[in-house]
Amino acid sequence: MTTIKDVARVAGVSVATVSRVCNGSPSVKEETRRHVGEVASRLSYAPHGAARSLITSRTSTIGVLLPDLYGEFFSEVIRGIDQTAQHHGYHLLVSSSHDGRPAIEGALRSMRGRVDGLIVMWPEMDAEIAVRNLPAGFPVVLLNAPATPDAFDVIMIANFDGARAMVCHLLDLGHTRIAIIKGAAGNVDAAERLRGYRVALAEAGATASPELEVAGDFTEESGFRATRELMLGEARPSAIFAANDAMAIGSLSALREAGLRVPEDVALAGFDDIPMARYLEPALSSVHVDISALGERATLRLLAAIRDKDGHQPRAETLPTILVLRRSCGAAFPASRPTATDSEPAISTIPLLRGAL
Amino acid sequence: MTTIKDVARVAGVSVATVSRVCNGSPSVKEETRRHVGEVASRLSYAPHGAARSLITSRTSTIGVLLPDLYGEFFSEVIRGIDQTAQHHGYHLLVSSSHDGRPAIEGALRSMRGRVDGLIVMWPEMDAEIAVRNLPAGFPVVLLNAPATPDAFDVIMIANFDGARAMVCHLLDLGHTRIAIIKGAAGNVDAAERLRGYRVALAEAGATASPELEVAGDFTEESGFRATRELMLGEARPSAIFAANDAMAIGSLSALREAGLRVPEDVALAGFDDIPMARYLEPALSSVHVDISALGERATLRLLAAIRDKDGHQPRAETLPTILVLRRSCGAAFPASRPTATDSEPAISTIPLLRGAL
DNA sequence: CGGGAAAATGTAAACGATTACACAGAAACC
DNA sequence: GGTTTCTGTGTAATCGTTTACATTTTCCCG
Repeated sequence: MTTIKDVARVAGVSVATVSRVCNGSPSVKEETRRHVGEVASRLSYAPHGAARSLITSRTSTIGVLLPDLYGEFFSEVIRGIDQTAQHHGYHLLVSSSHDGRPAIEGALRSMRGRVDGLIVMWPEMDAEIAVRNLPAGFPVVLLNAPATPDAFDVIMIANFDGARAMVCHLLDLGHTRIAIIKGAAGNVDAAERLRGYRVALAEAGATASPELEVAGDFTEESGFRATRELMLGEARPSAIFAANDAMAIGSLSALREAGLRVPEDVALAGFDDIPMARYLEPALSSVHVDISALGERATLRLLAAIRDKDGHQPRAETLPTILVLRRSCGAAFPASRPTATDSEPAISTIPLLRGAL
Repeated sequence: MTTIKDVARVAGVSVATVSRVCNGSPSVKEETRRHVGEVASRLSYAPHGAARSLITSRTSTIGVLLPDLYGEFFSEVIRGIDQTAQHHGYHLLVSSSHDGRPAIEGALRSMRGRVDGLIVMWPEMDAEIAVRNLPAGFPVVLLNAPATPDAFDVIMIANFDGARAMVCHLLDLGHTRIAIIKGAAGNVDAAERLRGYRVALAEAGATASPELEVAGDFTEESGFRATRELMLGEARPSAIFAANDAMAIGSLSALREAGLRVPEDVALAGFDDIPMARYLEPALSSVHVDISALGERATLRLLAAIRDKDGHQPRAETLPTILVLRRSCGAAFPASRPTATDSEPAISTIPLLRGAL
């Protein structure tokens, strides 16, 4: 492995000059620059990242801490982060699948000296504590984290608004018995979506009854089980709102198995609007979240914090959601069929989209 | 940011002792160990990664170079890699979306000194050249790369076998005019799948006719366009084999738009068996690839190479595929309906699965 | 109590880069 | 021609660790 010394020796100059050439310092004679450059590429020299960042104390890398990498949600977040980071000359150091605080803290400390900043996604309620004892002033952006009294930058999804809008829509369609399949316990997104559901009901004068709120954990299978449970209950709901699409998919299977038609017998709606939603039969109504935009926003915010380490003011941003109505909720419009041209719904300020998406 | 010196000063010992405590060296008095450990955690000290890897020349990080992060395929690969790496105490440094050789080479050199080894996925035919001028002996595993005369470790998918098996199956069903929607030009996977298609036809005594081989680029939209083109031609195919599932989805839309029923009027099959395939209407027959296993294998291979830097013998591995028959290809079996219990098809040596998956 | 072995700790040289500062030679000025 | 000013280049300190080696402390035994 060739080092800067090798290049210096072969080129017959000092290491300082080689360094200057590599970093495009203006105070190098054109002739020297050419010569050194030649030698460097002949020896296929590449500066040693660790050595460089040790002295410059910049790594051009941002760390990403995720609960998991499974499913379309996380991969989309990563994509959004990566694209933005890439574009600004940053790498991504990814770390996922940690269970519990000690694991998170371990991951956090192992990133010391390897990253310039962190994007942490940890929707568990107690995650923020782990982040607290990071060195003060270390750039961090939280994703979907519990409300943090402006100590950190936070990017959130409009979980509450989205859920409320969807339930309102179901109410408008005339449903009175609307069930919810809840998300994982202790998860912020889940809690907010539940709150949206309850408020929507309350606003309509309906009272939330406990037997209409069944537990789930964001997995397809939990949606399946929850729906079975609901259907065994005495007062069947006429509509089901699943706290995410994966559970809605499970729910759909359970409904089919029970011989119930969607939306004629039971209306169904999800949350997230993963790409698969449009391809289900019937196409799934959902609350669209521009997930990769979530990653992008977080990255931009983090880069800003890295650049302006002192003057940076933490703030909370909320990413709006869009109600996407398809057949499964029973809204009155012709059966939608996916076409190859509508690759992805456009993000806009329009809060409601119907049909072909 | 506290350094090892701070800890040493506060604890009243030398930096060497602190270092020994941190790395669990046996030659430290129990009392000292406790005391230093206490101070360290009180000051919330974490070793500086760059400094450490500069001297130890190990980074506990593996670099991953991908063409893109979009779609279920890549996110699954990453997941497979991450889980395995995580499990062995390694981090992931991800870099994607580079166009052309200069960009790849830039990405490669920028990883010098940051990673212990590389997993490179670059199905373009000329990618291997870029990897060639890495420092000799640097651990690299190639994913889906063009055949490399055992200079590198390579993990491949059984593209040829899978495609041939699928086309054979279509032939068995009685189809004589089978079209293929080809993958991106210059892509190894695409080339191999095409070869499998041609060989299957040849073996059946059928001659491949050029108008049945239409261009595509692995995107949903290209599948849509390609199918339109096919249906406008004079001799319509009775079956379409798309070189990946995304294109099959596009194809399905085009067929619907043309008022053709699948599989009654036209049989359809894809490749990859992405999760969405089972949820299409009709469920899509496909060639299943255990994508995350691909990542896992690559990682294990890389870790082996890292451990045994000198003795390591490069080798090529091929990951088998499984034929998954669902409704879209018209095989005779009852209409499948996804249930919540078959979350993912089990990998087995059984080369053919029918039905409910 | 002295001395040698063993155990525990300290000292200092790496690792590979960047960069403030010193310094040499050339050009510019009076 | 001698000082001054530039322009390039070299010297050496520095970043935060690890670790070979030197040194000190502890312990045991005669």
